[in-house]
Amino acid sequence: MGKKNDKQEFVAHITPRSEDFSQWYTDVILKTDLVDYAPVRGCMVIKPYGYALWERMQAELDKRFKATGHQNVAMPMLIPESLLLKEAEHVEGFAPEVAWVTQGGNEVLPERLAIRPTSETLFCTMYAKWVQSWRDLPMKYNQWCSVMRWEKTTRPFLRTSEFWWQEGHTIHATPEEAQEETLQMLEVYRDFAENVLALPVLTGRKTDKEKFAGARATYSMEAMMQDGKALQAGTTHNFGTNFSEAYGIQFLSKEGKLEYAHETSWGTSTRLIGAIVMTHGDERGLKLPPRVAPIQVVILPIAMHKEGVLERARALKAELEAAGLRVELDDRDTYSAGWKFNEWEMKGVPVRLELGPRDIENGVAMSMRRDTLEKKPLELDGIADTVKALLDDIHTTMFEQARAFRDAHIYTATTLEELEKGVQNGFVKAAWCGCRECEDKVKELYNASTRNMPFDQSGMPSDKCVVCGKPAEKLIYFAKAY
RNA sequence: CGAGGUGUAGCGCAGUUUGGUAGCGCGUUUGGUUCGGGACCAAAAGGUCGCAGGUUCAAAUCCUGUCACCUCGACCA
Repeated sequence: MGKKNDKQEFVAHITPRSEDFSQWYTDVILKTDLVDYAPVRGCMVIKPYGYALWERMQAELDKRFKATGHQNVAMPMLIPESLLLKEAEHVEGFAPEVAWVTQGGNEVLPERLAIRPTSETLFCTMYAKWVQSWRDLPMKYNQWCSVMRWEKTTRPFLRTSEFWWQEGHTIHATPEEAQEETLQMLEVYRDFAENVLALPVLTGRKTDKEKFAGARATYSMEAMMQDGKALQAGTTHNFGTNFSEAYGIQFLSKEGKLEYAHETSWGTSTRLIGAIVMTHGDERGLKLPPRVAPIQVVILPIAMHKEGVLERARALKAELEAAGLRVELDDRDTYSAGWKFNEWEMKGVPVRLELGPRDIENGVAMSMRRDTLEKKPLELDGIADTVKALLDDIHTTMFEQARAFRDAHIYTATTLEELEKGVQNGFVKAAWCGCRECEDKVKELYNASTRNMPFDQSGMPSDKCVVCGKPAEKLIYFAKAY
């Protein structure tokens, strides 16, 4: 009693989202134990709760990669400088952010080694060795690893010097097949983002200015954070024969002709964890999508010193686990029920089940869903199925809520003034002439960039470019981006 | 990397202007009472004041450098 201020203090440790979005984000990821800062410039330590989330994401993605015919491999972390230099555009793009190893033991190395910022150069070198004939194609490999980019400004998950990701690299006999692969993997990413992470994304093609260094075409999925800024959540690239020409990946075709292979690559990273936080989180903290939440259901025994409560709670846990759910039984007696409620809400567990003597007597458990905070008693009889359905509903509700937010923050602009206003709060959908100068101008004036050009180009708001007024070529999204 | 701000116990902060024995709340530990929305009582532990130099009889406080975080730019998944 008389501790009202203390009660508020715990929640107040998270800066209100409405007050300072950046600080809210930092508070949430630190206080929910997803991550900590490392004693290395710009690097993060992913803690058990955060890593469990990443493992769930990996499992879901990996399953989809395998289902589309890809195999995992492991490449070295170091790239000899001479190898990195072979594709000019690629080097130019990555050179400013490469970290170098110059010494081994006590000896200075004759050739310095780059710590991989991405592994196109290694994959291409190996593909050149492995591919001889059209019968060897396609080769569709992926690796899970970390890469290092010496970034100027870093933020946990969104941009760190070292980050964990997957990079798929494939080579194909024909341009059609490479293009099909590029679009297929973008679709795999979209499906994963929307149906697993509950993140609505806009897919489309990047402009030449924004495409990957060395790519002929880059496609992306773009998500909107709750401050209206865009987060590039995944990219796929079609390199054509750019890299195979530089690295000599040639094969004998069916017709006996020596041809260059067509290459693609695609990647998603731990940045997606940041996207989950910034898309779904609220004033209480995290809100984790049920399909990747490390803990889907937390059981809180109430008055657990009373006879039979803990036993019944354990049986409930076993029953739910047997049904394939990820369950935590919080039987810590050091904290009050109310304290635990708040902690698990902050950590974003989708469903809480309270089980006390009264519930047991009535044959129910009191449920609370994190997305809407709605409480409802659930019959213990057949509860596993009920909870599964509830988790599915939470997923759908979270996705719909995020999509409604996004759609409400997409503005159509036909003038620069409208564009300026729009990118303060969200994305701007506009007609664009296709020239680099107009992109640069928007960047310079409003610090916003082009995100991508949707595949469905219908519904152009104007036949004139929003920037220069010349005839419009493309429907495109502009936004400030992370 | 440029401009501005912050850094004192695990967390949140006071103390810095005007140099003079390191403080508060929460948390933690131990014992007890509690337990359906952030419990209570009692006792205890915990800090080379981000780090490195310097000035001084004396530095959390003044000076220089450096690191990290936040905001705004330039660069990027």
